[in-house]
Amino acid sequence: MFKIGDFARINKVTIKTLRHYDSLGLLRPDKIDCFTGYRSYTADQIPRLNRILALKEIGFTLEEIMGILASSLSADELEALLEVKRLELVEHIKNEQSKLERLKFLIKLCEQEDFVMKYDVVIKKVEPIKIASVRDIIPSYGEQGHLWEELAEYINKHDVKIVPPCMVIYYEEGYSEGSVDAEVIEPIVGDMPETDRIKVKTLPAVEEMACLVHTGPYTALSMAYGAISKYIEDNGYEVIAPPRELYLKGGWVTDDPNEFITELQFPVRKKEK
Amino acid sequence: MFKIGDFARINKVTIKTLRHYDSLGLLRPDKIDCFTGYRSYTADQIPRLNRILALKEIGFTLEEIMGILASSLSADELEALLEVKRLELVEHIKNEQSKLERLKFLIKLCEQEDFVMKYDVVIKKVEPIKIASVRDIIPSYGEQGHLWEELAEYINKHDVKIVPPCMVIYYEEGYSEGSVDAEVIEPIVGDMPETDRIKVKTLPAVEEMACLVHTGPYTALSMAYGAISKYIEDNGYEVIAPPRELYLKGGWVTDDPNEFITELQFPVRKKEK
DNA sequence: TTAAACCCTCCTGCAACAGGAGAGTCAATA
DNA sequence: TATTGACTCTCCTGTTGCAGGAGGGTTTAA
Repeated sequence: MFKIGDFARINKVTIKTLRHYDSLGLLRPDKIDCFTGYRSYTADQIPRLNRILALKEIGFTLEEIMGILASSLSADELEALLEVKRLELVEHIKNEQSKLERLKFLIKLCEQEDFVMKYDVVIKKVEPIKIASVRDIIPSYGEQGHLWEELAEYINKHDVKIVPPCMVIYYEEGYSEGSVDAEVIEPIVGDMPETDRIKVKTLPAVEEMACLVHTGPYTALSMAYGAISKYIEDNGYEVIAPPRELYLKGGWVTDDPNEFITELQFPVRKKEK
Repeated sequence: MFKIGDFARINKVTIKTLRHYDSLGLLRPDKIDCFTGYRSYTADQIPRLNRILALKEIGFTLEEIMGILASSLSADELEALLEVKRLELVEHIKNEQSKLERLKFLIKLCEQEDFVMKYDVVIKKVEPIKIASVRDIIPSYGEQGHLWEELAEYINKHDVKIVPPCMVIYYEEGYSEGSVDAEVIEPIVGDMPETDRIKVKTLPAVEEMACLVHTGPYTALSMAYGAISKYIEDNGYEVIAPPRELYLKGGWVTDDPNEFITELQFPVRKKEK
């Protein structure tokens, strides 16, 4: 017969913990004095407590442990549970390790002389988006004006609503000196027919999208591209689809190109090993 | 000007998150309509939000992020913060990996034909313990009775209290066929003089103690020793001090050796690599 | 008898939101 | 013009495994 303090001491847990387990029904004291409310434990309860602690160390929640201890399950069932936990844990460790890589990446950036914390790359999940678009080869990045006009004009003739932000997908691999294969895009709500030039479709979801927001004129976008490419490479990702440029704040709101805000999005995935 | 829903959509966060950041003062909306309470955000706030998300992905808490964003600190200060985070994260990953090893160990156990979930090894931290003890070479494990008597008799003559559980430390490496170097120990409260035979001292704290509770007669302890040794080896630990046997329930409470409860404790540490 | 050391039952707090109740707002339609 | 349906608002609670503390009773030794 141990008082709670003694039982806590010999098992190296806190009194709070024992009371908590009692309240959950996970480990009931052998007896409770009905006048004083004092709990008393026996040595025979030590194995159960140790089993609880062992399972907790492995990563089970108290609720799961209750289940495991309540239903005396077979070795196979137990093994299945453990396997599930193992997969969870492996997944979790992977995440933590990629965190670590990002962290190291940032530290390396800090060590450069001319460091300004200017670009923050974030991995996000992107949902499918319904869009209208026109794709064409244009002579240079700058000359997309007519595509936007063509698209806007067509959309205006139909009964659909544009939902910002508008964007462009560049189908070139890397930077192109000459002509560019670009698709200018407006997300829409509603339905309308397609034409030879104007397509209506849904951009598929992207599980992992490396995103970077650039503030400033489009002429300075190359730095942003450099930053995001470096990030992708250094953190063990690879690009799996053409990148998008999202125009969050552009010439239609402000005249000062220094206030333009543009987001670069690269669909990526972790490289094997 | 975005309504909260639009701002959430283009940044791929939830409305709840934005409201939460607002309430923390981490990201205040550009304006709040004082009649309706509607929040409205501008594109200029996107970079800040992205910085928040980037820092969060790395593992900073929102509170830390507030600090970082509030005080525009130098590259050096920032790097120091990142370094601290890095160390935390490395530590955390180590822990998770040893969890994983324990888990794999258990799964391996499950796969054995004759599996019974009988032994649970737990790593605990043990505080320093003040003790009185007598150490001697005894002819075999069983013959420690006279040492206990000698110790008890001496303690009785003095004004100290015994605090269970009593224990033995075996100084042999591995199992010994012949004579055994053993120290029988009673934890005490109070002070008393030493003699040639009886020592009074404090067992040092042990940061990592592999503990296993055995129920049953002492003759079956060898199985417990086997189990804990296997655990220690398979999980990449090494023994760094002689093991202890703690007698939690013994002949003084019950006559049935099947009810004896004994805890084995091995001071261990993680092997390098 | 009294102080120290235990023990009890609440209640709150942590981290970063998610879920939902109950109610007001907005824009487009019938 | 009234009415949907889609948004938005402010609370309040719940999550996980206890820790910390308030306020009050119990035991035990001096």
